[in-house]
Amino acid sequence: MSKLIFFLLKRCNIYAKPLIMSKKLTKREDDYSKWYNELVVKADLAENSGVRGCMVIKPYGYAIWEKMQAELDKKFKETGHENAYFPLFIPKSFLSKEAAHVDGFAKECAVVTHYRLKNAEDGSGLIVDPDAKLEEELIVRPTSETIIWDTYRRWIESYRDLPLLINQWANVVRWEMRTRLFLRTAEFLWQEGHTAHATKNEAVTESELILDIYAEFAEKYMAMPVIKGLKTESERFAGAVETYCIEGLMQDGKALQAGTSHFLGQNFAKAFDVMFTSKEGKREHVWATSWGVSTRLMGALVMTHSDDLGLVLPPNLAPIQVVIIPIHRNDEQLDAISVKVNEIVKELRKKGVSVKFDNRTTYKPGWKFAQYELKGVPLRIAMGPRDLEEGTLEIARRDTLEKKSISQDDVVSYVEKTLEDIQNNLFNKALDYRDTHITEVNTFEEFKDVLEHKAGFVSAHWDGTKETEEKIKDLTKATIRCIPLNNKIEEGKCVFTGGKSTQRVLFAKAY
RNA sequence: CGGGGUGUAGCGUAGCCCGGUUAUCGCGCCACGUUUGGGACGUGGAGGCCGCAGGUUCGAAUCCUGCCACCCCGACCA
Repeated sequence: MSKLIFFLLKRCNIYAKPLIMSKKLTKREDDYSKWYNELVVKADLAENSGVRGCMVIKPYGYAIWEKMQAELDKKFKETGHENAYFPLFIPKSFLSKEAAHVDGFAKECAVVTHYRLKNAEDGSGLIVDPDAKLEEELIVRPTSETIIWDTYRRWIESYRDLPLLINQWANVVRWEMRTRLFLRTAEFLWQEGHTAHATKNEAVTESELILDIYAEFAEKYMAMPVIKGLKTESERFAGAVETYCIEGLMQDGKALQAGTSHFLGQNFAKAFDVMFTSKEGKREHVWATSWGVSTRLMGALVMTHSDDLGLVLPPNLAPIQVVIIPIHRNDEQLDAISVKVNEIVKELRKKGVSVKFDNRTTYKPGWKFAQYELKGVPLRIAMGPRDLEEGTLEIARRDTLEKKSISQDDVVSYVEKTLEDIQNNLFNKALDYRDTHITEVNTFEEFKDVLEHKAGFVSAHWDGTKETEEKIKDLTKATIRCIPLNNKIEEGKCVFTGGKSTQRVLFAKAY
């Protein structure tokens, strides 16, 4: 009987399946990956474009990126770096000058071969003009070391020209086989610093300085705890002598490389013949670093804090820190509320708080509440006729979802204090998750068990060989994320081969 | 590049196996009215080269062939 009814309902298409579909987000525990994709789109951060693997970053998402940029840019400049801009195109021959570098990037380069289109003679439309073939193909930069070092050759003559501390904000293209919004796109935005130094020490110090800047930014602004460490040889940047990194841990227990800073030794100086005359009058190759963070940080931000209701943004990066929503029955009420709200807005702005008064009458309060939760606005104020009478307002935290009625007189100090609280709370929550997800193991059984049932970082001894690293990766999909910088030296046996080891390293499955 | 899948309105979809009136439903959109302290309701309306190109047929969203695009899983990667 019920089968028959269902059949009839189905026939008539009145069975109510997707009713809620458009509103509710997939839950993290149901499908973390799907949750992430939906969230990025629904919160208006970015969307897929008509170009394979390339995204459109929408205004709200771009506003967050701009805040990241502003803060990082400030830190770079405070430490003596200047911005410049180098070409998008790199002659193919440049790329091949540093052997390891080519190996690393050759497989994922977009190549420009022609410079003109024309109408096909058979009228079938636009075609590439075969007569307009480039003498030398151009690579769309996957990173700019080569073009920059080719330039530095002309800029550097003497120790007086050093150090050369340059950063550029740019887009790069890496033809990835599988892409995901922010985490891995064929084109992405980033900054890349490229510095030249007279001594090895100075260059190493530079790499470490930048790593500290990245770590501090991640923790203070993104509220994302990171582990500073060194990459193993096989995970190292193509062409680097040493790669420093910061590694974050996402809510699903997978690690994410959030930034890298490379000590390049003299590899690029030698490949591009960049020499300087020292104080002592000797000709020497310069020492180099390069370092970068990308729009991938946006993905990290989303995956570190957000929940099943939507985005959760740390106040230090939220484009809107406070949203004010009026509740009213008619225009007179809205006018009365607006008068009070505008005073509050003014005072908050004076304190540098970014606040939005959403007085649109085309949406209802409930809809707005849900919307700003989805967008992760840290604080929401609601004010209605009742509040107006009593001199109060309702204020809600996005991180704890806690609602409170406070006096209008206290709003500025409350907002300032609470934004700070939220920033700290988000960091501490993430830190707690991270710290409880670093598991020390001493046998390979434990190793696999933790990866499978708990996830997160696995701290284990390793014999230091590429072969072991490779085998562990094949068997478990976990890679060595880093050798932490502050590691304690401790005798031990490799978790896989039993070989000698002097310190533990961090393994994890990674994005 | 290997394996799997999907293309129907802005989005999510039904119909396809078994070809046949005007292509279904929900969300969203537009208008008007009532509403507004947690995703409103009613009435009316607009919106479709059914991925593209061929073929079969009196007739194709539906069957056949080719192509294209996208998604998921692997290998690669920030």
